[in-house]
Amino acid sequence: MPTKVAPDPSRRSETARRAILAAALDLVGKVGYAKLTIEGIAQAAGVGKQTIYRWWPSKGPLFFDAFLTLAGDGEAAALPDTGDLAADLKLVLSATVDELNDLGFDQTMRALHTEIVHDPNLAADYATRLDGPMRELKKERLRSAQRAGQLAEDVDLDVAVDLIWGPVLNRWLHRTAPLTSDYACQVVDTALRGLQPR
Amino acid sequence: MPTKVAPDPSRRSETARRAILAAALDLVGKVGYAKLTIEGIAQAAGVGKQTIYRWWPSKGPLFFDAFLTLAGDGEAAALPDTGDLAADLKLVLSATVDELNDLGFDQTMRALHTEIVHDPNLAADYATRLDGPMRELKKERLRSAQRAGQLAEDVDLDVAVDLIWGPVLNRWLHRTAPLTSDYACQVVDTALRGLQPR
Amino acid sequence: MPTKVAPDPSRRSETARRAILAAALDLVGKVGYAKLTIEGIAQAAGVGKQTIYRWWPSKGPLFFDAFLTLAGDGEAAALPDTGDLAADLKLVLSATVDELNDLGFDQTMRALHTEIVHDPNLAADYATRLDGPMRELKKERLRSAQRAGQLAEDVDLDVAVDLIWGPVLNRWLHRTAPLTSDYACQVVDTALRGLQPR
Amino acid sequence: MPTKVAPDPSRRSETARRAILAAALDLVGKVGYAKLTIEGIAQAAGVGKQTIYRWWPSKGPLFFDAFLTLAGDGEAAALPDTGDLAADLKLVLSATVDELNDLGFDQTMRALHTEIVHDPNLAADYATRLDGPMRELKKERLRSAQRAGQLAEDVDLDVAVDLIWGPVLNRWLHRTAPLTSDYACQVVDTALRGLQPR
DNA sequence: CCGTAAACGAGACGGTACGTCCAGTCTTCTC
DNA sequence: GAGAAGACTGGACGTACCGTCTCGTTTACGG
Repeated sequence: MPTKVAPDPSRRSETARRAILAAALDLVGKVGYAKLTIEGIAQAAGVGKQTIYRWWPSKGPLFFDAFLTLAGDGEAAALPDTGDLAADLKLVLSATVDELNDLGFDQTMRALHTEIVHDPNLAADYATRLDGPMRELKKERLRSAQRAGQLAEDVDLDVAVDLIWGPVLNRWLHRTAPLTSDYACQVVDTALRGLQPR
Repeated sequence: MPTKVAPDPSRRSETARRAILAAALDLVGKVGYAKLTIEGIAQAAGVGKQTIYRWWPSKGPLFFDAFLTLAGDGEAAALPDTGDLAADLKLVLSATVDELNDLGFDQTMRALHTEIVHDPNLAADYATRLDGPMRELKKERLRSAQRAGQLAEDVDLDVAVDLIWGPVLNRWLHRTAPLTSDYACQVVDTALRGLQPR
Repeated sequence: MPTKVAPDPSRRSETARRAILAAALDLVGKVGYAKLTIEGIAQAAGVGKQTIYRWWPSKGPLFFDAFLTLAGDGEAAALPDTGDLAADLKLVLSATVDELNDLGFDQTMRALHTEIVHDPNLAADYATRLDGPMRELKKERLRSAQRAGQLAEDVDLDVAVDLIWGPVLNRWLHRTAPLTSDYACQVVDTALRGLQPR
Repeated sequence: MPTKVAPDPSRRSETARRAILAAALDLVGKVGYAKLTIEGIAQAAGVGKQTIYRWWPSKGPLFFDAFLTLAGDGEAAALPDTGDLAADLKLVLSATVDELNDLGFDQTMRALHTEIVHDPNLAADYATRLDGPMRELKKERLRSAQRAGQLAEDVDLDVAVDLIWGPVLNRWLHRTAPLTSDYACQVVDTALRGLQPR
């Protein structure tokens, strides 16, 4: 006996859907995630609140959806492969650092991160839709490096990816110290070379 | 012309302070951080709301304070140093993994993490009061390893710490995959050896 | 340039119409007039909301229509005429009192009354379709009494009707005191005899 | 185990209370009772909605309270007593007719009436606070008439009051016909003389 | 030892947003 | 083309907390 009947997606208004997602993303940039409200989104999108509640359970998944739909599409660019693994990684990681230092992007990404951290469902969704594909590209570049003899054969590529990108993400999140390209390069070098003496 | 006079800390009721901090920490475990409210804390602590607002600006710093005061005391234990760096790191990191897999601790830590991520002031406070001392202990162990010839002399110890602890924290936060001791050990081995072939 | 074209009554579905009226009357008895909603009626009648809005402007007239159509038909019974005016009036008025004391009927009648009070159009409709015919029957009985010499020749029959039925209606509406047959009889006696000493 | 604790009336803000009552009465005159909303009242009174809900359960009792408090005070004037009962009653009833024909007052009174009709608690309250005292004044005038030999000794005064005022109220409510002073006079004459021939 | 000033508990206040319900309109698909 | 179904904008509902603001009531210090 379901109390709440699921709405029929085939009748869904695409206009309203896009207006809502766009308004959500727009407002996060303007007022920040903490002050983002369903009411505000509805108003900005010219939509009744019920239309939001009909399709999303709450602010988190809505924002998440907005991000993935509007910001996440067409992310399929492969990592550069010049033959020099260290240089390529430094380039990519520096670009990431620059993005994260952009104030608008920073705010949006922190909001996204928080939702992921608190909602396992969103985390799974994120893993499938964004992190998974990105990680595959990263691993592809590392596999290429293995073929070129620049990466040990027996390294677990997931661990390798974590080793390179993890520290940067953490420094960004916790603001332990300023997040710079230099730091990114240091991480790459250290990860590649290892901590032990050689 | 200050409209708001600062309260006199010397007259502060220690009873009320501890009751508030205890109630805050207790409630986070019970209802989760999202449903933690000042009103709820006040009621649970048997305290007027004003008494909370007099001493803390908002929920975040209050919870942060509660965590540091009640959970963070007596953290001063040095890392084990058996002479085998890899083994010691694996031991410590596995213990961390176990803690993070504890449901109550997990929830509290995620709340703490979120506050840090969103409030630079708290991030600074956290760096000073918790992360700083811990990091110093970690670096101390690494310095010892350098003296023992188990760690390259020219490695930046901050980067080293990030390389070892960062991946574990990230996997915990994003739930990319189950967080296990095995993973922790893999990270330690890979970080020490480096990604390049030797 | 009328935006809204009137629907063609000849194509109207009699099935839907009756289902709607029946559902409306049924629901009033179940949930009360205040909680009666167009949406609820549509659902109970197995009818689209638009079908209701096509034929009725709002809840009030719809309910009014429902009442007149389903409860008001066949009201054409003349008042008893045994030759004893007082006895006949007491009989009729006591019956009315009993009806009004019936809980279901009471609720429905109060709803009807409220609509009439607030909407002059409905009041006119009511006067034409229900109150008018009823009043005519009452006056007919009074005219008969005049012919029998039981009622003064120069009495305005409308005023007479008001004098007899008005007090009962008011006591019912305002619940000044319990509505009983005794009261009805007292009203009849007093109205017939007059307030002045004789 | 009461879920909802009663608020402490001694801490109640008299300012807010009066602002709310005034706003309610004011808005009824402006937008009508049907479009009177708690939200509107709160806004007009410069008050939080909770402050309304803290002290009144819903729109009905609030409006009722507003009417009694602001319009009902100082109603203690006795009915005129010139010695001529019929004349005095006609005067009073004509004044009532005039009031009821005033558009603003009409709307407010209909709203009040509806609330009384639908809520027995309000009916009781009304009987105690407004109708009771008024009725007592009316009966006092009638008693005086009895002493003067203008009213039969054995007439039930409550019934007498109903006989005189009831018809006017009904005609006003149902708009059976225009409500005029003439009608009021007719009612008085007929009630006094009685319907029977003399 | 007592007056007094600050912190305290309690909780009412003006607000904001919540999530729900329903009004009345619009759209789509069926009979 | 009327009707069923139901998604849409809009707006009020009643609730939960926010952060501010009195209230009396302790509490502890200085005269």
